[in-house]
Amino acid sequence: MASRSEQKQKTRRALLDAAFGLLSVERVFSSLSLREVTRAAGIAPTSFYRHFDDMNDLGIALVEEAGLSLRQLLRKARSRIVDQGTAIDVSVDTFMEYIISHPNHFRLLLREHSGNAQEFRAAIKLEVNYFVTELEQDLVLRAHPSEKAEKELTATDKEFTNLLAESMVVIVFHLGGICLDIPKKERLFHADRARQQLRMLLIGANMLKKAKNK
Amino acid sequence: MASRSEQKQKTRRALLDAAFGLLSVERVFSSLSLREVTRAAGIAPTSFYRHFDDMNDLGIALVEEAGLSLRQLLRKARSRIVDQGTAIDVSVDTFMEYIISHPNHFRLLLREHSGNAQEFRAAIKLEVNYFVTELEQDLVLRAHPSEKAEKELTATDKEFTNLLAESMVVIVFHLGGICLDIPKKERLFHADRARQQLRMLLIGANMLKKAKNK
DNA sequence: TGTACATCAGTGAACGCGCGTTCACTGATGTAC
DNA sequence: TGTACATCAGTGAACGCGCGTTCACTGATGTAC
Repeated sequence: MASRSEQKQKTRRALLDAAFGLLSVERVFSSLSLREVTRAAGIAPTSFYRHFDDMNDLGIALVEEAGLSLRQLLRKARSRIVDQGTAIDVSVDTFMEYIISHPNHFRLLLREHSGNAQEFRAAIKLEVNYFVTELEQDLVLRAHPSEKAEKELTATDKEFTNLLAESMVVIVFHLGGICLDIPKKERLFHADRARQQLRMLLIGANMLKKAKNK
Repeated sequence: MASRSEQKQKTRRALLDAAFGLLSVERVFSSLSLREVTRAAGIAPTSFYRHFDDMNDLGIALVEEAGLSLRQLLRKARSRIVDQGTAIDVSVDTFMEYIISHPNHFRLLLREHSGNAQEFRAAIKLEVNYFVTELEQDLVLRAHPSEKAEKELTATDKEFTNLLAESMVVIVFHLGGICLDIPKKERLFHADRARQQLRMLLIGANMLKKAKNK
């Protein structure tokens, strides 16, 4: 029944899923072999080339998919945030959801900064950067709710917001890295610690911003 | 001339150095082969087993050495810090030195949280933890210079110091990760950003501490 | 609707390669007397 | 100091294995008329 292109998409999906499935704390993407992935996907090794040039090409597709799933979850979180200054709690909760529902998507974004081709690494940096940029926008909206106010931001404001967003993402990704490999119970403990660290950053950034703007 | 054990130590050293030398942004430890390391060390593959059980065993030795070199540099930094509230500047400068002088030592501590045996990962966690603990001690000394005062620290103080130290290390390691793979010029820019982020954390932590201690 | 031909996802055999590990060895260094 | 023996770091041949990639193929799906 399935048309030729539908079937091809299915097989491609099987390859992507197989690769994600093979990742773990002990298996990094660059350690996966082409034959291993095709075996897990239930096709012949030679069929791999009908879908991807090589493992690096597959890797980039995985990174894009992982980044997309993170951005989608993020969009949901943004809508929940509008409420109030609950930004930190909502963000951390959302992120924890992501880690639990897509552990291997997150693994890929967090743990492949080395050991792969430069194109692959660039793809990861890009995805993480999207994350920083969106958080930056959230922070601006939160601090200056009216639309007009955005134009009045000083260069200092923008710089501090960027520094804040970047460091928050670093803390949150670190939280993710810890939580990937520990039992559920301990996750809440670490999430709570991260929340406090994010508060430190937020308060400190506001203090420095005020001081600089005189 | 060289005694048998001296010669053995030399060869062992050659293996360790060869392994460190093979690491790069594109080559992660788990991607190195035993034969490759012995080739770089100038010995026969079979000689490897006179020194290490397997590659994992070698990896653990590398982690210990990398951790040691970091701790030694840290000790120097501690002595320089006593001066004044220059703690952040001194720490960041020291760390930048470390990254430039031992890039592959740092690579190993930063980038091998996945893809290796659990024993290997535990060794890395241990080394990074030493780093957090020592920073914690610095922070306590800085905030409470007299020796007696240390005993008067509240549980809240200790908790905040720990949270602060951990997040500072995360920021600094992130800085290191960025600087490993970029030209010298850009390093200063990122080091400066990290310094500001560390100030945010320090100020925020102090604010929260005061508020909690009433 | 039916026929003849084109497309192309998936295949199985085959290749040469580098790998980790074993084994029995060599020969210089170390030790006992 | 000299001799006989023990130790042991380093070796080269050999093994079986999984790898990435090529090639000519098959046969179902798609297309033109």
